[in-house]
Amino acid sequence: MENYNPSSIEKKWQDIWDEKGTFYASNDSDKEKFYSLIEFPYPSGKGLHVGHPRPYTALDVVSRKRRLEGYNVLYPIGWDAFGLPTENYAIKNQIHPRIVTEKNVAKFKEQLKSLGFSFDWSREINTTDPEYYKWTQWIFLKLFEKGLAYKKEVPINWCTDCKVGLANEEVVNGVCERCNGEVVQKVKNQWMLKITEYAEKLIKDLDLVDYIDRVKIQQKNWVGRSEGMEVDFEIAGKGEKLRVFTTRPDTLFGATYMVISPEHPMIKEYASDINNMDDIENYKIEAGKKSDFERTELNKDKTGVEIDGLKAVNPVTGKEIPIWVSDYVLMSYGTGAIMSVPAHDTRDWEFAKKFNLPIVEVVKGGDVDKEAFVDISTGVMTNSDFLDGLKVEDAKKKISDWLEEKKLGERKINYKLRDWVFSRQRYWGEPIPLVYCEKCGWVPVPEEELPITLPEVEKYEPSETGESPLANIRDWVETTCPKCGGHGERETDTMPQWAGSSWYFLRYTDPNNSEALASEEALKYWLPIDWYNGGMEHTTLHLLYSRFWHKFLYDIGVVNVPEPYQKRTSHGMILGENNEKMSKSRGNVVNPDEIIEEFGADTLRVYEMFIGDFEKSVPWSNNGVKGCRRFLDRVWRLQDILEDGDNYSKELESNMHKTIKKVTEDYESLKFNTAIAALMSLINDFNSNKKVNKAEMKTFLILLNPVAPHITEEMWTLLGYQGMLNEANWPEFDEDKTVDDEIEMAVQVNGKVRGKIIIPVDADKNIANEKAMADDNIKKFIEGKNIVKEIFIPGKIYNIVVK
RNA sequence: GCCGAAGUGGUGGAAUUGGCAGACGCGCCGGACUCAAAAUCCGGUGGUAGCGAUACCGUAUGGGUUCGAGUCCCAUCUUCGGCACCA
Repeated sequence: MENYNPSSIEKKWQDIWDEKGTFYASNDSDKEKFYSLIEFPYPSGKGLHVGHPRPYTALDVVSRKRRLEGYNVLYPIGWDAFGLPTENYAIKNQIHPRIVTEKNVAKFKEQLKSLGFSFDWSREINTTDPEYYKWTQWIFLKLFEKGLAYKKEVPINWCTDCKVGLANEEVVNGVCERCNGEVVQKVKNQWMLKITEYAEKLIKDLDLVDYIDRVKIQQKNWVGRSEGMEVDFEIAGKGEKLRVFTTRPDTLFGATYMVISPEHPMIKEYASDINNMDDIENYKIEAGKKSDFERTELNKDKTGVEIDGLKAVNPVTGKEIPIWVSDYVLMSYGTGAIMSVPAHDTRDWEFAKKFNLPIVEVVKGGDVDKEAFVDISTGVMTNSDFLDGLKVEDAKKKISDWLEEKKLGERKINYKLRDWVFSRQRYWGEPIPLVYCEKCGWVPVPEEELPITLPEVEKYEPSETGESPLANIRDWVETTCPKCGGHGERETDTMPQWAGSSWYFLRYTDPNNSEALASEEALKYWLPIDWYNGGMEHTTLHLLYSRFWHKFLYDIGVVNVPEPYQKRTSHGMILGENNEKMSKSRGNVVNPDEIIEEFGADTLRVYEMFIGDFEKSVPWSNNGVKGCRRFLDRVWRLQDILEDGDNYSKELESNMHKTIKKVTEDYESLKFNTAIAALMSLINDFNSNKKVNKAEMKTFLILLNPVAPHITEEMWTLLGYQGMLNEANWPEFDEDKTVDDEIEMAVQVNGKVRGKIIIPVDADKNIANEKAMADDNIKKFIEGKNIVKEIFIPGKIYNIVVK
């Protein structure tokens, strides 16, 4: 027999699968459907690295297994191709981003094909294809129509040297990444999407889906629901109110000052009453240089300015209290103003200590001279008039009722989640299909005019005024108003990269439809996605954005299920051999092409699945790859010890059933590493018996097929089995045959293992005791002592406690 | 800082979810084959003591709960992901 030679085998089978359309999914099938999804890649210029195939292989394993189990499986692939790196590369090299994208996609495609994934390539999509983004624009129009898109002044990072708006990522240590120029916040009028309108549903409907816990928790915390009160504080002598949001209305008697955000509108409104306007203006400029992240950092030094000339009145104590301006209060959360209760809030406490503001204890239980007392479960109210003596929870209710009755405030639910800034001043994104008309305002482009395609431009750099490069193409910008026919101008901002990826999974169901984003039947048949795997880093943005869009489409009747993804799992990163993140600058990037060249795609696939816990990050190891190749060599050589036999041999029968069970279950629960370990053990058994019969071999090949599809197909053919392996049936196991008649049980004395006994599985304590007492070592530890207690857990442990 | 995870031999990891810690792989050591090497095959491999049976120690650190803790609780340290214009 020839040696195992993956390079010839793998190409051969990839071509056969392609020619036969083996993995094409049908929209019209009697079989039960299974839709498995991986996050479609961003085709970067660097090509695939070994991190990409990890999740792809994992769901390929699941998809292939499902096909063997008789499902109609959709496992699609596409390109999330709008984005910053391509645009920056285009700017630098003066190449059209479309050309760059085409080149990158071709490279990625070739690489993915060489890995033998069972993608349905007939459904390949690309977010930059006008036939695709037509529908991205269409969804935006629907959002606009339903009032979920609106314009708002939002600060952007502005490089004062390049005169360009920058992504957060492009701002490094407060300066521009490219030119080290100063970066300031510049306010722009931008399109926003009201994701906050869906905040409640985005939390609540997590109950409908099967996501790993940490994804659910992180999404919940990101949406950040908190129940509290909005309370009005009168501005002394003005008769007007300053409204705050608080989750601790119970501590109202302890509010000794107020803090407003530097951007709060009341500063402008009362400018003539404020004596230190210069200080406040300067403070605002300084605050503008910081990100929200820097501003709200808990352990940073607190800064602030007291407003000289205005006071507020605590509605319950009637006392006049000062109003401060500080950057730790954000305009984007709550009302942009807070009541400060230094005794019971850590940040307020630090602020009060620094500026010598009064700290009044209103909840007993801690020492507010030393630190803020924030525990709400044990405290009892004090210094709070009619709340005194109540527990915090009761006080909350009482004061909330009281405030509502007196019309001084109202119960309110707040979310940390902020609306989605949807505008980018960039070229390489979907044009926003709106026209501005002096008379009619913002008017949507009629649906039949979609897609609004990207015009050709000479430079891809944003314009010097901060507009997108599209603004310079006057004959594109200038148009007629679809409503009144008068002069109109197109929106020149483009959509963020997130737009195209917020609905791509719908397009896969019917990728060539020109009448709708997908047909009703296709959506109905395939949705929801049965299994979606992706990185944890997408939990709070992509995953939430796409759920939001899907829910919107559900509300307007486009899709028929409220949640897009039934199940969500997550993979860990693959690090370099030095245990650091793979990157060019660290010089630790491993290119999958080289691994395939030297060891074969099947080896790479087995290794990526065997490397470790799928959900954790792991360092790459070239030696580990070699070990997996050795395993496949041993698989190949099984042909040397093959014997006839249509049933499992006596000595291996129980093992075969156990392995089928283990592999079947482990593939489902992402424990590919232990599934492969079980297959390795089985092959070790074959080898120590120096034989394997046909029935055993057949089962083994099917079990291994999802991970190593090429070698198993080849061996299947060489062994003369009917048809192709991908048409075979997944093996079944007999539960009874996975259970041994006799088991070895550890016997402990005082919790330490002192011996082992062999007993029938269903043996009781008496039998165990009898066997245990026959063991010299156990006897030694019991002799001369009293048996206080015996714990016998059938099938697990026998523990004798002595004194 | 805030939110979410993780920490087990020389090394990647396993451990039926509270029941024999170290499956499987890598590396290393020894042996077979070979003139030799590679490949392959066989055996060994957490530490300490002992010829051995075996004993003691051992799952980031310090406490705790339990007959029994890698697993549960409290505190601490370290590493990783996210923090809203990277994807």
